Amino acid sequence: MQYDFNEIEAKWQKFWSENQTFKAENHSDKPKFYVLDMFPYPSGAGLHVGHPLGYIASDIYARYKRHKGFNVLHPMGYDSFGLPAEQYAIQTGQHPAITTKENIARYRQQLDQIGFSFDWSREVRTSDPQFYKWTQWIFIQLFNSWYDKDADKARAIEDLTAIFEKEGNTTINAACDEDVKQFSATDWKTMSAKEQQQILLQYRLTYLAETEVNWCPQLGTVLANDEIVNGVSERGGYPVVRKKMKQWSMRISVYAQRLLDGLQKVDWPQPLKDSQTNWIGRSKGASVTFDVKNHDGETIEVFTTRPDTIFGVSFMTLAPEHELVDRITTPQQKAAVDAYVEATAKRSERERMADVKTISGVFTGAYAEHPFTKEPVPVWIGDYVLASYGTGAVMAVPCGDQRDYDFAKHFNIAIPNIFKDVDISEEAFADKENTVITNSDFLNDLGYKEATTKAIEALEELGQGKGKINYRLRDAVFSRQRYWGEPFPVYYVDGMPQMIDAEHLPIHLPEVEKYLPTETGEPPLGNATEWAWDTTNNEVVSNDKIDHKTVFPLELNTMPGWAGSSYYFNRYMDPNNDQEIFSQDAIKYWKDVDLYIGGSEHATGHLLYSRFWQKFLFDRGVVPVQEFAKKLINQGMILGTSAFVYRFDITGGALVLNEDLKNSASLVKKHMIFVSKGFLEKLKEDKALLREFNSNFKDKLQKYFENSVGSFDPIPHEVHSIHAPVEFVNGSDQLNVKRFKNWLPELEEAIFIGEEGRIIDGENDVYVVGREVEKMSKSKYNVVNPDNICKDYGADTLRLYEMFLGPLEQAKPWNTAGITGVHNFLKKLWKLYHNGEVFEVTDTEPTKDNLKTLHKTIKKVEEDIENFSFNTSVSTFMIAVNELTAQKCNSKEILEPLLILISPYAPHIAEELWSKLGHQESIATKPFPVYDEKHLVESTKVYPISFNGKKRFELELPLDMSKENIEKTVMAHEKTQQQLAGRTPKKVIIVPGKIVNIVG
RNA sequence: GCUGAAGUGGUGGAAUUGGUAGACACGUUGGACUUAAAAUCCAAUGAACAGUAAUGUUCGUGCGGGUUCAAGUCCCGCCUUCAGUACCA
Repeated sequence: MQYDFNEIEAKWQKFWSENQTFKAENHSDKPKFYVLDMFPYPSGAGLHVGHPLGYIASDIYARYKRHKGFNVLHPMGYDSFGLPAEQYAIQTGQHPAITTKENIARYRQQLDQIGFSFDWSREVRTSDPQFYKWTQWIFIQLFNSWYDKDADKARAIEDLTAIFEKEGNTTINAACDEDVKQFSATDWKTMSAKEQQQILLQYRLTYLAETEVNWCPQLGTVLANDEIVNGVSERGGYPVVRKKMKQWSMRISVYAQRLLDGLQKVDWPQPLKDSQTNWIGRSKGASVTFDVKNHDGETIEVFTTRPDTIFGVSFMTLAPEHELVDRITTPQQKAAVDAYVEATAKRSERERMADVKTISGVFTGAYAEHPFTKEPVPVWIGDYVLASYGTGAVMAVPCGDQRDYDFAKHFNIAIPNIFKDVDISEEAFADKENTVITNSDFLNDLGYKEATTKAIEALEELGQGKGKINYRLRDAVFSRQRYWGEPFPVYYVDGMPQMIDAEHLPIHLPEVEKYLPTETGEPPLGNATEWAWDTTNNEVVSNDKIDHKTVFPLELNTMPGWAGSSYYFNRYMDPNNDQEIFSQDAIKYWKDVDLYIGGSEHATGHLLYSRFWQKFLFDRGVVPVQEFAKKLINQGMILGTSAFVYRFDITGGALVLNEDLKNSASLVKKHMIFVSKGFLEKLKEDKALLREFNSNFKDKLQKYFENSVGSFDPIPHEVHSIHAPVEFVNGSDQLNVKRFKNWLPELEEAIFIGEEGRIIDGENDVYVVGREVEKMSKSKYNVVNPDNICKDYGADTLRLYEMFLGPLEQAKPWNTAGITGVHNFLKKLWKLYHNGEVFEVTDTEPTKDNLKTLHKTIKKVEEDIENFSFNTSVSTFMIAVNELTAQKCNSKEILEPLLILISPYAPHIAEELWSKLGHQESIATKPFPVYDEKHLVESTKVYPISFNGKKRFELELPLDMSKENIEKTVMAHEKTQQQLAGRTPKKVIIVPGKIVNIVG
């Protein structure tokens, strides 16, 4: 009987769906286990073979846990708000909701055909109003919360108002904006309602703030840093200005320390933890206040990690954007400073960062006063100081910091040395450990640690500084000038934001005529005509009705992509609840994700924001745990093989791409060769040469040229490269020439000649097709989708093959070359249960060998799954099936448990054979076979007999043989005598059950 | 520059605690079946050398050292590749 995978797979996919085999209940006697994948953005391109890698791994684990008796939650959904659908809408006018729906349907169909055990009754879509209702709800909770630094948690805003009424804000230790003024309880009570709201906004966890953005007036939109080149927009070349815009921000920075601490408690990959740690960027030091001379009351606050070097300060540098620049610049310096500030403003932050080598700056003419020596310290501005980090100002210690050093050298500023016995004539000395301070008054002869402590103490005494911990992590901007995102549940009364009551949610995304910003530069929602809030009837009404008394304008920005993904994992626990975000019963049962699988590219985005929201929701009693995912695994990317076509303009002769050339032409990729027409002709005629060439093209080509042409010199005049839509015939290495020709019409033909190089002979130029491995992307024409593989080999083959490619966490190129191997394995597995056309599994007693194979396999597979080493368990199955086939095993006692072992990996074939064994129920929840050691117990061991660590022969000996007897037997062996050739061994090492090593 | 990961046959990769390096598969070669091809099955396959052969010897896990009876694995010093990040004060 044939292994008809198409029929079998369709049959069981239907069965699972109809019987809701994988539906998870929120109550169970079984222990819970939550296996989660990062949900995909449903792009128009559909799934490619890289997507399912993580899904297959998590599916294997989920299925395994079901066999192990767990109540498994394994859901899937879609992160369906996003830019591509909006871009498509702008181009075509097609509503993003329609495109999104179509894409989701295609994703679903693709996912279904791979046979995942998702509980589809729990599907979520972030763009679904029933879902974003709760995104809006969380936003309201954030708005209605403030952060109590003493309690180290978020609290209700009412608590804060109560405190203000009682004692003003002078005693409170809360996270807030920097420029909050002090007020008493009486002040508070006499404030107008609007004033009070303004103050509260400075404390809320989500708040409106002026944020600098790159605004392009001609395009009417905000641009990201990488959309700007040389101060103008990449598209169109229009000027871009840094503009302050009112935007919603999230006060994530107050969670910096807790986000850092929480990393200790989760089992996440170290690289991922490291990148979050870097991103949060904690540094310990001190803030120091310098008075500005001749400017009463003006001070410059700096953050430094080296307060011990304070006597080494010889100048200060402000970021050009620093607010003090205008006020302290002297008239003489004004022109120069203004010019510098303007020039800097034109450059994007990215450009400034990229250009590290150029040293630039201007003296402001002003002087600050050193807190201890009272000496004047010149104040400069320089673009190496970033406004967005620390206070936007530094105290420059050129002897201890290389950038300060370079700056001082460049502008001829003094470089006082405060390090004992250190030469600073060439470079700064930044080695904290070996620091001994000198020329520093009361810090003399102290090391880094003591000097730091003492300096901070002295600064505190003066009231000019204190110990401080600084974080790189900034508050997150939460507004986007886009259409396809969650609308804010916010309307404005007299310019002040008001939350819509949660009971009126969701606020639906309004319909618009076009998805671009309005002519006046408002976000796309500015185009909506039905976009005003009627506070009488609590509903969205037409903009005409705005009267600023009962009907008010609604917020025009939408939320960013990370909003919905920051809590979706919790919503899966109770996804259809329309009363609450999720019931407390549900969240107390499922609690957190036990295993989360996804890409490492989300390290500092999704995975940081999610942890932030989780901690916030924990503070407010919505969720029971502070970390949402106990264990996380980053699956490696599956890379695509891109075809590049390189065009070489050569003048005669031919040439091999050698090492030198590789280095000289950056576009030329590894192991490529290109040849003249003449040689190509020769190759075509001479099959033997072609074959030889294929086996070792570099050497052969070299030989050919040395013999026939005699020289090797010509240099390409021009090298162009471009991604080409190259197709390979039947997954082989043969180019699909026809398709290729359409793309590059001047090509006459293409032939395959080497493993990594191809020659295409054009009319006048020589083209070479090179291949390179890179990320799969539509624009690179290197996407492989799983549909054809499912069709040609089946889902079980795809699942096994993706696992067999290599370790889960490792990046690996996609290559279908080995797919027949796993497909053959499934065919062999099928055959094992059949005798010719007939299904044949009998009740015969298993042999010792049968049992040994089975139990060896149980042990290995169980260990492998627990270690997420899925590639090695596929090998283990192959070995098991090969062995059982050789043993001619058809004993039910062996073949039945074998199916359970394989079913997480290849569920369709397992279900089919399981039902053929006479079972009515799905294999999905059948208990995992139990490994019994007794079947693996051996009485003998084949010992490797080594001489000086090198194995010379093998000898089978009883395992219970004593060391003495082993030695005797081995020494007596003729081969031992042969090896020793009369010498007496110095030593004989015997590790029973392992090895014998004779040292001679 | 910094941080992290990784370098093993022609290829993807095994070797979980220092104990037979190269499991399993792909590819290649030879053979069987076939009019032929595909499919399938069988055998060989790290490299070099010696031998008709059985077999033997030497070399081999990026490079150079070290520890050990024994090192892909541990230690020291480098090199290369990939990923992330960067004037972070």
